[in-house]
Amino acid sequence: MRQSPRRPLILRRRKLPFQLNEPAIDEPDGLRHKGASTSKPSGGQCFPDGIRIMDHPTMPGTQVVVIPKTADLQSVIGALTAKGKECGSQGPNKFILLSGGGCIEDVADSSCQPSYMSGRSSGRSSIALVTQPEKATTMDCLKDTKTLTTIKPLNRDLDCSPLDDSLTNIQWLGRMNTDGLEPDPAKKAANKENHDACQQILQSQSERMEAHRVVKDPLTERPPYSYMAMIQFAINSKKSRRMTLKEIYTWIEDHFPYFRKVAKPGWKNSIRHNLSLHDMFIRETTQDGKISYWTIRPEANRCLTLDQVYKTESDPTSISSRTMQVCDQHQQKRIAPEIKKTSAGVPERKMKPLLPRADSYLVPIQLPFTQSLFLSSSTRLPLSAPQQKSSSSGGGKRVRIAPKVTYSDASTVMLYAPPIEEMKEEQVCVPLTSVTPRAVLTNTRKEVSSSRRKQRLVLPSNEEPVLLLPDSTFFDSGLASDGSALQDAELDPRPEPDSPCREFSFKTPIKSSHPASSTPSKPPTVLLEPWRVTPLGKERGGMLDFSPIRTPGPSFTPHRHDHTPFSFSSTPFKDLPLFNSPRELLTSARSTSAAGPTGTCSPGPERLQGCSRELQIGGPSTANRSHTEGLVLDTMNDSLSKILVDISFSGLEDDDLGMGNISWSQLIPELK
Amino acid sequence: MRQSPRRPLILRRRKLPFQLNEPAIDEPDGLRHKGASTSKPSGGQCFPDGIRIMDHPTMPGTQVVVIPKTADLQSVIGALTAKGKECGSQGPNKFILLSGGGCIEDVADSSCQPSYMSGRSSGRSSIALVTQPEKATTMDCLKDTKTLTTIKPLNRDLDCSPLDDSLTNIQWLGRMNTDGLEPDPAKKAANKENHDACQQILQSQSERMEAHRVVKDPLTERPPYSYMAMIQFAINSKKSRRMTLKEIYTWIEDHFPYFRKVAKPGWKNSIRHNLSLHDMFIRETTQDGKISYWTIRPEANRCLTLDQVYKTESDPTSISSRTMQVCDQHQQKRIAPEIKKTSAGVPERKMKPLLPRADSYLVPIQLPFTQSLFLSSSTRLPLSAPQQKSSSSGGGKRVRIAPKVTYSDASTVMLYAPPIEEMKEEQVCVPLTSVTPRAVLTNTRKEVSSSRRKQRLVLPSNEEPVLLLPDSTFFDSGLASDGSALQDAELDPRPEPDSPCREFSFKTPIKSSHPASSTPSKPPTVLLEPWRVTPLGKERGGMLDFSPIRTPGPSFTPHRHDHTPFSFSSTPFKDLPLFNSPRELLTSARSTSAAGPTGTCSPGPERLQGCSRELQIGGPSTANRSHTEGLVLDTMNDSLSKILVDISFSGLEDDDLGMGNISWSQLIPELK
DNA sequence: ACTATGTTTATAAACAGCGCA
DNA sequence: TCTGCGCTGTTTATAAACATA
Ligand SMILES: [Mg+2]
Ligand SMILES: [Mg+2]
Repeated sequence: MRQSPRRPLILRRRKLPFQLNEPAIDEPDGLRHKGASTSKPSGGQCFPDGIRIMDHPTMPGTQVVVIPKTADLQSVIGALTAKGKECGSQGPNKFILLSGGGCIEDVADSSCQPSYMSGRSSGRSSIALVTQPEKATTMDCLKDTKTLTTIKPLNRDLDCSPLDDSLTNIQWLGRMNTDGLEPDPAKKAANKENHDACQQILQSQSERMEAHRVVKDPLTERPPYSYMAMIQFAINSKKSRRMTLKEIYTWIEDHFPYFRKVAKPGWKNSIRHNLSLHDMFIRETTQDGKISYWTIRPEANRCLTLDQVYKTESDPTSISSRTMQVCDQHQQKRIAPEIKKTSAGVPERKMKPLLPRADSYLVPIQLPFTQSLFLSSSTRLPLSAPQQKSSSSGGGKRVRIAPKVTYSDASTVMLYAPPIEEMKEEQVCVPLTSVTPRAVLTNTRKEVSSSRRKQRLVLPSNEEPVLLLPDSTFFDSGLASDGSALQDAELDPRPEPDSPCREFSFKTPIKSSHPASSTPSKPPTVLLEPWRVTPLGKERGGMLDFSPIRTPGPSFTPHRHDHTPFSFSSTPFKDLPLFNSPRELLTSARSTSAAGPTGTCSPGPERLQGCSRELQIGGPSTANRSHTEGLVLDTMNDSLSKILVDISFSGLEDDDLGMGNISWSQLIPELK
Repeated sequence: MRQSPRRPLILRRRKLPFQLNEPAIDEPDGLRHKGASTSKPSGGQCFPDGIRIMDHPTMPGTQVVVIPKTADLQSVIGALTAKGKECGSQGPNKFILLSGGGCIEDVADSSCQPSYMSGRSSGRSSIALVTQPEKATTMDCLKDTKTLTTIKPLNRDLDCSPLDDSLTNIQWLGRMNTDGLEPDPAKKAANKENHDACQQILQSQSERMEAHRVVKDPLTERPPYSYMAMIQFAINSKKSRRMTLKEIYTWIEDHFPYFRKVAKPGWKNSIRHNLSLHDMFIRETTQDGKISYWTIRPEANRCLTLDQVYKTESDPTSISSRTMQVCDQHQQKRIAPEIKKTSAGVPERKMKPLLPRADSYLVPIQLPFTQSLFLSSSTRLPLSAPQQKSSSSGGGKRVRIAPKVTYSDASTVMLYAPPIEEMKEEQVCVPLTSVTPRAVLTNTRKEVSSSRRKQRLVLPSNEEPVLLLPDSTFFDSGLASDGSALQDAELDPRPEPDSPCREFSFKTPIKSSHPASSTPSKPPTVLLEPWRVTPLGKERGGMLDFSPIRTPGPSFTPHRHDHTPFSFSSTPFKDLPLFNSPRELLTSARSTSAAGPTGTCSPGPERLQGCSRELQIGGPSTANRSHTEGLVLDTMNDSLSKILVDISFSGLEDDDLGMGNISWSQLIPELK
């Protein structure tokens, strides 16, 4: 059982209803964004179904679309189409969709657009789906919910308004000073790490001494990042964007002393396992075959760097802006020197845990500019069915509104601050892709089938195609930070409280030849060992770590398995011989040089290895995990890279995580 | 640690050199195939580099290409091209590539062709890569190696010659009667299963009594199949090819009593995990969203059924031939009744463990018919770079020669007999895809980088593009079967030899409310539990179970991340805007109706849900695990379904598995 | 409040291949 | 030269933590 969860996880993933009525208790400090917060009845145009579209208060060319939960997809599409026509074809236009209910916090996602739009944004518009993350400090809810205060896109330095970036700093170490809400802090504090060699006893003892309320030993505490994230950090720290296994080991050890000092040797096995398991990690071999480099599949590369989540006390702002540049067209060349600087040192102190999932999504869609629903013909469909996995860890697929988006949102990389005290909550801004309104409609219908058993009431079939805005499935925000609650004290990796090495029959003893072997091996000798004492160590809880949002990745298998009209939840597109992924579109467009209006996808060879911004548009993602969403969604890439959200939330304390068992419906009565 | 390995695994995966010089000791009984065995200097045309192409002795329209290991890729391509021209465009032509060295055992893979060729094979040719599996009965080798005797494609009833199917029967239960070769049988025999509730103590006790040398209790013994395989068995047992989770549970419990009687409740968690993890399993929801059915991605569906690996004592032959039909064009309708019959009962006795990997591959390629290397233009490339994962579990990618093949080889589904005594060895015949010789060349070059550090010596770059025939990386056969050697005695799942329930703090005790919860949960109460006693149970060894060959699956992500000419081992195709997968071709062809010469891909909607034979051709696969092979290979589908090989080997005993530690080079000196 | 179903991450392991000592 | 061993890669199995209905 692996020491219970090494799994960084936690930071509850929740589905947020698209429309929040905003309990309104939100933290005051985080609201210093450019107005528009908590006030939906502001100006703007009104469209059928109560949909209102207004200019974003601060971002030029950006409109905020407030959608009542009673509005249906057609109304939304109609409003967007009308607005799109109004705006005309001059330049891209961005729409941020907000659920009608609560306060429209802020968007600040305009920065995402330039990146993915870069080079070819003309004629397209993007839509951001924004929901407010819920944050409750106490167990019983509706009050105490924290609201989103700021969205801070990673590439804000590009065109985003100067949002404060210092607010988002999170003390990774200082997280656990509030464990009052924890059900049983003592239990969780027990054996956390799974070191077996007893080598870290001394450390763990000392750590345990200062475990509760004290900032754990920063150097020996397990980082709140998953292996996948750390590998990305490592690889992206190199200009060349590739690393050998050994280099990855070393980088991680250098930046997270935990692995050098505390972790069992098996952590290297886990690194290798992650490299193999996730298709976002690709091994490339030199021509002579002597060296294997691990790279990140460009379409999936979010350009995550430790800089983005880890800040020095002294310079909270410098890092995030710096790394953002990495995702630019010519990222490697420019940022290389700076990155070097950062990666060299040992982690000073602060690390932002990545959140498992975001609550808002950027859903770039392509407006027709001519007619609202033109793409009925199966051929020549520009960006028809590109789909996006969007959703990260946890439940259903995140963004149901957009068809599979090949276009990865490297530009939208953001940091997500965990809902810990002194942390600001954040929202994820995931650019889905450019699709025509039609495509949005169609895919949305498919999305309906995504969450586990969600859309059962979606109506016969005609109504299904609606955007499903009011539906819970469609609008999961995922950011309800109530989860990992009570995590403070248990962080100390103190291994064996009492029986340090007594029964460590696991790794060290076995195969005594090399106890430090990174590949665990069974002790060949033991025959009648005691059954297996479950680790029981309640080591979790303390760290709200993240599960990076998975990138849409290139959609891959269209999954058009059979051409039966549609058996179950298959969307109309499923059976059409249309492009199911932007990738296909892009490919065919090139090969046939007649792909249609979507020639905007940058075939630019300029991007070498870094985060592919443009490429993401065209890259099909491999559906790995969740084909189940419906046939359209099957193209989800399993190892899609995660998105770092850099949205800030204010007023969140470490303690407010304790809301434990609050049901989602409690927080949002409208959900019922 | 999980009770050590529940993992069925084993049945060593080995790399077989493409060119075997044939130790020549092979079993006599298995050689009743149509000549051509062990004699390469037979007739046929001669091409440069010693390449010879001759008609297949029995299969019309099929040629055998004998390639000396000294031949390079260009020569092979040239010869194939010349031959292709000679054959002209009239009808498909199939080439079976054999390494020049050893005996050309037999091919018998013609049956694979009709299936994937079905409906639209005109104008295309296929190439089969065949290597001989090595089988050694004793630890020290060169002698005692068993040779392939028969290849029995699943759909042999279609056009394959009447190969015997009774030879491949394997006594799952009777496997462990020979444990003499095992290094330490006693150790391995220990706690195998990870049941925690102590509920199975009685059983385990009784089992342990008869554990060694005795056929374990067939009803409580863990089946030699992975969860993934069992799920496939279950789903494919239904006409509709879909099943709810509950039905899957029930099916497995009904057919493998182990899970009902012995396994811990966590096995259901594993089932769910596998369903989610592998993208071959797709969840489809009814329109009302009330019911979720799990289906198998048609492109990846090998139509594995328990019938294929499990035979009744009384009727060893009936089953395999029966299930083969399932993969036919109209499989569901036809076979449904028969399958019902089989699935109804409890497993009588015999189960064939599936082998981890196959040793021969069918590599369908498309011949130009006009010029040898025409596809220099990036546009209009018909079946350019489709690639195939081919290789299954274990080391490097299997087929390095063929580009990603979308076309899944449902037709090539075969049963693989494990190298146990009384078992016949088998070869896997995996149809890779249809590609032009050019494509073969290009992708092959990429293949070079596939195995871990293999092709280092492949020469600068021009020589690289060679087929790499003589290289070890390229020719892994995987069937060595020496591995799991010594597995007999430890099969008994006897759990806790001495401390039965004493310290079972794992599952049952924790969360006492529902000890049978399928999702393991940490005991929230334990704080300072003993570290964690490693299960230590040496439960493995006994079962040579299988790892089904993974289907090439539809290649998905072209992975053309950047357009840099080619940094490392990227093949030329990587950078071309060509279709990287047949799927894309197929899609584009339809949508644009101008995809080029490859319009042959069957868009046939006739296939409903069963194993998709035609569809496989066009389906892109998701690259999951082994992108590392090179950029071309990145499209490997991770959860590609496995291929069952039904090739029979004769003269193999259960005991011959004991060859334990024989190094591959020992068996095949030429490898060095 | 609990269960069933789904999704992810962490660990341990078993192996395969390769390269080096 | 042979060989064992360690490193690198690939897969499967389990346990868990969560999310959702
Ligand atoms: Mg990988
Ligand atoms: Mg799945």
